[in-house]
Amino acid sequence: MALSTPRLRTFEHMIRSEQERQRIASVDALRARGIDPYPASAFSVTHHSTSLKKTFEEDVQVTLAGRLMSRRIMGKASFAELQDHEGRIQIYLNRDELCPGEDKSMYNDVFKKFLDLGDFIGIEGNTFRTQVGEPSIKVTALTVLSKAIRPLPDLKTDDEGNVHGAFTDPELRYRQRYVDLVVNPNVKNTFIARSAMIRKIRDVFDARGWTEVDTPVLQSIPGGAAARPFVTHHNALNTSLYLRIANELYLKRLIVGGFEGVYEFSRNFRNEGMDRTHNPEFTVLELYVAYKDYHWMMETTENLFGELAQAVHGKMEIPLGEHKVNFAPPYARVTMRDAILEHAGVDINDLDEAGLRKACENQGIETDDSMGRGKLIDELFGTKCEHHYIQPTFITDYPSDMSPLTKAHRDKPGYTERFELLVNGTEVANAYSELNDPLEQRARFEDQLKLSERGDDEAMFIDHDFLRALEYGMPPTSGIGIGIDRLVMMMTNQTSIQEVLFFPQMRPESFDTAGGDADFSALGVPKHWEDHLVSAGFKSARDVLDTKPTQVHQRLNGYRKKNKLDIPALSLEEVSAWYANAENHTS
RNA sequence: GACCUGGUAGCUCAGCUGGUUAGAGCAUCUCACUUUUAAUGAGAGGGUCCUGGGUUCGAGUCCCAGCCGGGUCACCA
Repeated sequence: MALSTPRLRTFEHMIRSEQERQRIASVDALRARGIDPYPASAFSVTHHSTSLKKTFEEDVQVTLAGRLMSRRIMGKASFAELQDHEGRIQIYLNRDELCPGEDKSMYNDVFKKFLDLGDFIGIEGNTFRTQVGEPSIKVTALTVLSKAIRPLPDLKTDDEGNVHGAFTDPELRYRQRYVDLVVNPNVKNTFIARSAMIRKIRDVFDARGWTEVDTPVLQSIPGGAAARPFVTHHNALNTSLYLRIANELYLKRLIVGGFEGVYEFSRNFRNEGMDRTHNPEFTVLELYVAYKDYHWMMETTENLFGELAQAVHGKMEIPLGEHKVNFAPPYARVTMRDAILEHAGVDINDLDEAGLRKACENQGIETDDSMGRGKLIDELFGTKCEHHYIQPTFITDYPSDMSPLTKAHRDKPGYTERFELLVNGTEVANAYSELNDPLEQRARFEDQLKLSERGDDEAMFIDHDFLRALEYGMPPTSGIGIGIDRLVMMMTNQTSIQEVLFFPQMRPESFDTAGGDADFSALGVPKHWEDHLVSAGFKSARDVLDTKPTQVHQRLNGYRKKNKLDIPALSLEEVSAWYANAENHTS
């Protein structure tokens, strides 16, 4: 329930399809018979569909609730399917068993006429098997729980498992995810897997004594990553705030404060392009553990991913597109230098910035003056190497100027203790031995500032409070960020991020609510005609006045006849009077 | 942001070089039918062909602009 209720608007004038009008008429018909189409009382169930079918025994009394999803009516008996959160089960309705007395209206009218596919019903009955052996429930009592006035996309699955009339349009599926979830059962499974993965991560981390924390989403300095932020404004402080692009710097502050293991499922926001691997808001799991280094973090990560694959699939090797990916640890560890040497034939150790720029150009990579050494290496790796790593692989030891928050490598000057985990050619995790030398961190931020002055609009901001925190001392720490959405994609064999987010970002939909504001009072249109004017295509008084009276007259009476409206026909005089009324009204 | 591609009934989709009243399957409505399962048989209704301009005797179809998707690329995770 929302805390504040927006101004109520009525949409009585909304244009309805024929099927919607029929369903609304059924709502009224139910009420006329004393049946509340939206009853208030709870309905308790004893069973759910799939689990009941799994342990099926005949002649058990059961109560279930769900949506009516298909109906096969054969005179005095019908088969139907009830869908609950587990799946579907067949129900059998026999007129004389549902209505043992004289009154057969529960079957003849309520079930056959006033119920529609998509309605929520509750049933009570006994289990049995049909002649063909289908586990079914013979219904002895039927309760209307909620009437649907919009028809669901109807789809049917035949014996071979082919789906007919599938609801496949991505736009409709993402905008109306509720419909997608009702009619496409696999969609639900993806999100159940997502939930299972997140639960598993919590279990594993909590068992190790790490603390789940919450840190600010609204930040005055968007730190911890290189990305363009969303900006918003706080009225009371009269200051700009940014939606976080990362939570890294806050989690490190908590390590400074004495926590030895903290993690957060961080919803991050980046004001950048959208495509099938990018949504403006996305979830990163960040974990920071004190007294650890990146070698330890690699082991922790491969063990976690193995457990996740096990939790979701019950095995380590899972299908992903045209490949099979094996999440069983240990994973290959390849240094960035070796990766580039292997796939681009260039030894980055031998090259300075100018040499790298030349190497990039030789490989057909466009460069510009704003790109420093780190950026050039990143380009080289991104275009030449990344896509080769299908099986989980740790790419280690990144050059220091592309890793401003990472500790310098213990024995390779110019490199840092950092790794990214690649799966299926895509980065899913990024981890460091965290830089805890406050003076070096300050120097690295200043280097970023120089990059920014060269025109790199992704260079990081300097967060002075974070530097102050480091100056109080941070223990050696290893941290990791895992892209949860991408991880879910990989674990559920999905190729687009929109498939693992319930409500991916879409351009706002515009609703034609002109009818909701229609006001024909100035014309003196009779109340019982107002809705029909809108349905007949007149969305405002202006629409009427812009049309000739004779035409309005004919269109409305035509509409009345077509829809068999139980109201008197309009005379031309009546309609002409509306124009005169409008004139008097304005003058 | 660039390029390619699409928008026709509640859903999935046909609709040719522009030409009578825009079609199909499922869904809906009416009738028949007591163990069906993509139930079946007979009949009926249902459309702002995304929006707005233009060309034309005539536009779902051609042209222009716009709106909303999808794909590829750029940027990024």
